[in-house]
Amino acid sequence: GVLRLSRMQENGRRQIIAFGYPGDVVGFPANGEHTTDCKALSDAFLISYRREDLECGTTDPDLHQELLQAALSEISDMQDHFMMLGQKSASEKIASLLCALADRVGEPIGQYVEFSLPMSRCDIADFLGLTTETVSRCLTQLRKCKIIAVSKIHTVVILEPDALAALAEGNG
Amino acid sequence: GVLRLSRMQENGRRQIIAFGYPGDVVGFPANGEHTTDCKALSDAFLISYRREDLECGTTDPDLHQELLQAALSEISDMQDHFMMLGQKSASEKIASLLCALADRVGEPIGQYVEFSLPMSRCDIADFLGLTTETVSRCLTQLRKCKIIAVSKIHTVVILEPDALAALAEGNG
DNA sequence: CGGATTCTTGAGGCTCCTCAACGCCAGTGG
DNA sequence: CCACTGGCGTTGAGGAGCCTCAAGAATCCG
Repeated sequence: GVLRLSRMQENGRRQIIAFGYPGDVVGFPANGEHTTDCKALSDAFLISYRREDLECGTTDPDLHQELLQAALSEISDMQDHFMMLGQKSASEKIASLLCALADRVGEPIGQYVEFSLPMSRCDIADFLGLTTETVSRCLTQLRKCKIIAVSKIHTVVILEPDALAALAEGNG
Repeated sequence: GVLRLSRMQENGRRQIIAFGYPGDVVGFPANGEHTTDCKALSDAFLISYRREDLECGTTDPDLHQELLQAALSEISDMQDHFMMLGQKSASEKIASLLCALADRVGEPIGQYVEFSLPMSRCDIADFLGLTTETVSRCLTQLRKCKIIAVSKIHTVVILEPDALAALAEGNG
C-alpha cells in the first residue's frame, strides 16, 4: 500500500518527508535512531530486515549492496524534493507532485492517465510546505484550466500532461 | 575547506543542497549519475575513492560499511533540512542555519562563539529558499537585537545562543 | 583610484497564510 | 428515518511575509 513518512516538531509543525509506494525501501536509521513517524494510508505489505544483517556487511553482501543502492536513490529523490520545497511556487509544487505520481503510479484510462491520492489534502500540504487551503485552491485552478479532472475526491485524471509538466518546471 | 553542493534547473533557479565541511562525505551518485554541482568556497582537501571499490562490497567491506553509514547520516541531515525549507519562516531559517554552523564549526572567542561564513549571501539564500535581500534583512535584524554580531562581513559572533536557538525552533 | 561585485536598505506589490464560513459525507444515536 | 456531530474539502476576505525592483553603501581587485 502507501506509506506516509513524517517528522514532527515540538511546536506541532509537521513535515512529510516522503510517501512510500510499493517497492520503496523506507526506515533508514541514523546513528541507530529512527527519527521519523511512519503511517500506512492504505493496507500495506511490509518486508522487514534485521538490523544486524544489514549493518554487518559480511553476512550478506548482496543485501548490503541493495541497501546502499536504496539509500543512494533515496538521496537523489530527496534532492529533487529540495528543489521543490525551496524554489517552486505553490502551483508548481502541486503540478510537480501530480507529475511525479502520474509517472510512479498512474494507470492509463482511455487516452488519459489516472491515479489515486490516498493522502489527505493536509498531508499534501505538509509534504509541499503549503496549507490545505492553498492545495485545494491550486487543485481547483487546475480543474478550471482543464489540465486535470478530479473524478472521485481522491482520484485524479491528467487531461493535459504536457501543460502539467510545463507548470511543474516553471514554464507555465 | 568548505564545499558548496548545488543543483540547477533549466530556468536558472538553483538550490543549494548542502555545505560540505571537513569530515563530510560528498558526491553520492544515483544510478551512476551525478546530478549535483560541487564548488570549493575555500581551499579544500579532498580524498577520492574509486567507484568500483565502493560499489563492489566484496573488495573492502569496511569501506563499504563506512559509505553506507555516511549515506544514512546524510539522509538524516537532509530530513532536518526539509523541516527548515518547508515549515520555517525566513528568520527561523537564518537562526537555524547559524545555530547549526555554530555547533559544527564555531570556535569560542572569549565568552562568545564565532565562526566564518565562507559562502555568499546569495548562497545562503539559495540554501534556505529565500532571496539575498531577505537574508541580509534577517541578519541585520539579528544584529539590531544584539543576538549576533557581524565582525567581518563573513564572520559571525553569537552573542545570545539561547535566544538564537529559541528563534530557530520557532519559539522566538 | 576606478570598476566590478557584493551587501544593504527602501518602497511597493504579489503570493500565500490566517481566519472564518459553508457544503459534503460518514457515523451515531434517537 | 432524521437530527446531530465531527472530519474533510472548498471558497472567500483580509493581511502578513516575502519577493521584486531599484538605488545606494561597502568591499574587493586590478
